[in-house]
This record gives sequence, C-alpha cells and structure tokens, in this order.
Amino acid sequence: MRRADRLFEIIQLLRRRRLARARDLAEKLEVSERTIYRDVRDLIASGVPIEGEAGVGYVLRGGYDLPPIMFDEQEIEALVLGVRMVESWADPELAEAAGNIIAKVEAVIPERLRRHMEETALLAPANHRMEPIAFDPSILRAAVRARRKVHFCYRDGEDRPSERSVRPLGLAFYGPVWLLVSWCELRDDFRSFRLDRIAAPTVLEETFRPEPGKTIQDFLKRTAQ
Amino acid sequence: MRRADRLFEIIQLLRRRRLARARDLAEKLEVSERTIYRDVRDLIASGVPIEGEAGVGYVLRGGYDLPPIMFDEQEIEALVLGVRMVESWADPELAEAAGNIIAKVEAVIPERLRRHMEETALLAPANHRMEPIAFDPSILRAAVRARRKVHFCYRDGEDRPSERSVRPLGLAFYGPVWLLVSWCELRDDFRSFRLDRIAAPTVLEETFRPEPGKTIQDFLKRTAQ
DNA sequence: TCTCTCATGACAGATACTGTCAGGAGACCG
DNA sequence: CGGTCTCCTGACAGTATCTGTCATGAGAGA
Repeated sequence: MRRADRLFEIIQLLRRRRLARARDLAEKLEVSERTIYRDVRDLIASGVPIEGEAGVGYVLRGGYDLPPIMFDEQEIEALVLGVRMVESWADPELAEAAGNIIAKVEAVIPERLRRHMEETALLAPANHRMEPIAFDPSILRAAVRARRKVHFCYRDGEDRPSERSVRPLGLAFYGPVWLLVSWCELRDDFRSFRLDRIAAPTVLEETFRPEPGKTIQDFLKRTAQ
Repeated sequence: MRRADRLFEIIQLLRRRRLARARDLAEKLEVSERTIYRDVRDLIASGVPIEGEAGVGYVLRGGYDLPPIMFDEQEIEALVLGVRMVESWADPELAEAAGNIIAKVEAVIPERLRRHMEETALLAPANHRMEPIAFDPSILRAAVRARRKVHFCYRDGEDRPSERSVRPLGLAFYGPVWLLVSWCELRDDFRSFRLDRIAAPTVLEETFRPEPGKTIQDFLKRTAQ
C-alpha cells in the first residue's frame, strides 16, 4: 500500500505548497527523484492537474476537487431526472457515468438537498418500444470524439441494404430511437442513420478535420429552420 | 497505476451504491474477491469509513468528507446529455432548471472540461411526436412534493371521459408520453394517467400521508417484477 | 555558456501484488 | 439445528510492477 499512499501524499503536498520540486518531494517521501517523476507522470495521466515546468518545479493547478455546488430543489429534480433518462436511454457506459454524477454531487451538497435527491419522484423507466441496437454505441461516441471516419452496413426504411463511410458528427436521441448524425462524403451532404438499422460498424483509421459547412453546428443551423 | 486507481474506484462505487458485496466489486473491477478484501482492508487502514458485515456487504458510512475528484469527460457528456433530454422533454420550468445546472457546473470546472462541455456531440432534439399537454405539468410536480391530492378529468384509450381524485405519487417519462403515477382511492390501487389525456387538473387542499403499500416505492417494487 | 529542473530511456534487482486454495467466524432463516 | 450468505484471514508461488542507478535530452533563465 505504499505507492498508492504516496500518490495521495504527493497531491496533498502540492495542495499545501505553492511549488515543489521533484527533489523536495523525493526527500519528503524518501524515494528517488526518478520515482517522483514516474509518480507525477501517472498522476497526470489519471487527470490530476499537475503542471511541471523545467527550471521551476511542480504546481497543482486549481480544480482537482469538485467544489461544493449549490443547487436549488428544482435543479436537483432536473438533475436527477436527467440522470435517470440517461440511465434508461443511453448505452451502459454513459449510463454508468450518469450514476457517478449522482454519487459525486451527493457528496458535495448539503444534507437537506441530499434528502431531496433521494426523494425525487420523477421517473424515466426504460421503454420497451426502443429498437434494440446490434452493437455497442459507445464506439460511435469515441469515433465522434476522435474525429475518425466510420464504415457500416445500413438498411433504410424500405429495408434496402447499403454500405456507408461517413464522418460521424454526433449522436442524437430522437424519440425512442438514436440517430447517428454524419456527413456523407458520397452524397456530399448531411445524413442521419438510425442506430438500430446499422450493422457491423467499424471505426476507420482515417481521421477528418472539421470543415466549414460540414460540422455539427452547420447541421443544427440548417435543421433549425 | 492500476491499484491506486482501483482504490479510488472502490470508494466511488460504494458512494453510489448503498450496499456492495465483495463479489460485486470484484466483478466490476475485474479482479478476484481476495484482492477486494485486501484493498478494503487497506482503505480502512487509511481511514476510509467502510463497514463490512458478514452476510450483508460493504457500506460507506456517512460523513466521509474526502471530496470527490472532478468529473471526468464521460461524466460531463452524460451530464450534458441528461440536461438536454430534460430541456426537450420536461416542462419549461424544469427545462430552465436544467439549463441552470449547466451554468453552475461550468462555473466550477476547469477550462479543459468546460470546452468538453460545449463540444458534447450528444443531442436530444424535441420530438414532435410528443402529444401536447393541455396544462402546465409543474403544478403536478408541486402537488407530488406537497403531498396534496389532485382532481382532474380524464379520457382513457377509448376516449371515455371520467373524473378522478388521486394521490399524486410521481411523474414518469415513458417513451414519448408523461405519466402521472398515483394512488387511486376509488379503485384502491395504483393508477397511471397520461398527461396528454388529463384536462383541468386541480390541486386540492386535502393532503395525504404516505402509507405503507401506497407509496411510489411500493409501486416501483410491484412493477419491477 | 552554465545551472537548474523537468523529462525519458534502459536495465537489473527488489518488492509488492495477485489468484488460488483452504479455512474460520458471524448473521440470518426455516 | 443445519444451511446459506458473506466478510475475513493465512499461506504460497508466480508474475507484474515498482525502484534506483546511470545516462541523456530539452527548455528556461542568468
């Protein structure tokens, strides 16, 4: 249990001091500097906002802890409802993340609101009318984030099969179905695909850069009218 | 860096669940139960107030004031999606509260995540298939909170009109429709009413006390099977 | 240029971690 | 009482990981 402790200790030490060099930390924790460098690397990889500058030392940028947030009762209700909707309608990975939100927010709000959170009487049960999706949608979310093109087989409303390669721009929850909003390079236009009609999606190596007229903002602008 | 991560994960899992067995944690974290027992032992040794009871499981005692670490990117995505769902599907009052959540969370998270928040490519556009609701649903939410009975006119699936007085227990978003989950004293049973088929709801002066067998928890228990 | 410090790579030895197997102990139930 | 569920501990071997040492690079500032 030493290393796990030490990582925690490094955070505490950086919280206390404005600035600390690897050597300071190494002495304090009785390990070599090399070990400190490795520890810091791992902490940063875990999302701890440590900044190191050559010739200066390490500083902990603000925003490591989730600070207490005040919500009013209405906002708590909206938050709980939103989380429940995501838990019921999104893929398991997002659903779990949504659950974490509740746990984390619960830990930083005052007692009175915490009770309110548990008692929120807004439900969002999973709907059986939802068409089953044949693959894990989280790969598409990853493709959107990474801006990597996607290939898949599709069956349209009349059950005609086709193969597509598109730029994935976003996912839209539309009624009981999820849509993949994309830019189709074949048609040179926006196209939306129902996830329940997609089969065998593959995230390609090929990436794309957002181009004016082909981004999700452009899509939203166009559909807004 | 796996073990250190896992220790934090265990805390987070215990925070969100009321109770977790070593087996649950082992499956979730993909290690053996033996490892979980060792991890928990070490966490307790570090002062985390975990309590384990034979035949029951682990619980995180309240008052554990280690602040949760910041939201991760996945959680931000889930939060934004949840808010957008509420904005599209709930009544304007809740929708506004949901919008406030974004503003408040944005104010306390670091720049990096704030950018992520704006760029979240998960959409939840309002669906036109949603049946219009003839009144402001927020009065029902208020009635649920205040535990005040509600009177309204209803038209069932075959368009037969009736008048009802019920204990409002909660509101459920079910597919494209909202349901009022209630205890109907006339039928002495749970009844759900589609909001789009309710007319002229009135919140009565008369209040009710939660009685065993007639609460929303009982309703959920019964529908779970 | 020199100094300070972060940062990375390679490598061998030490160490801690992990799973498996085997059991003990307390709580609850019929 | 026996059966079941679960927390909990010990021992042990293999392995994955960590650690220190040595060497080098790179950026910032005097």
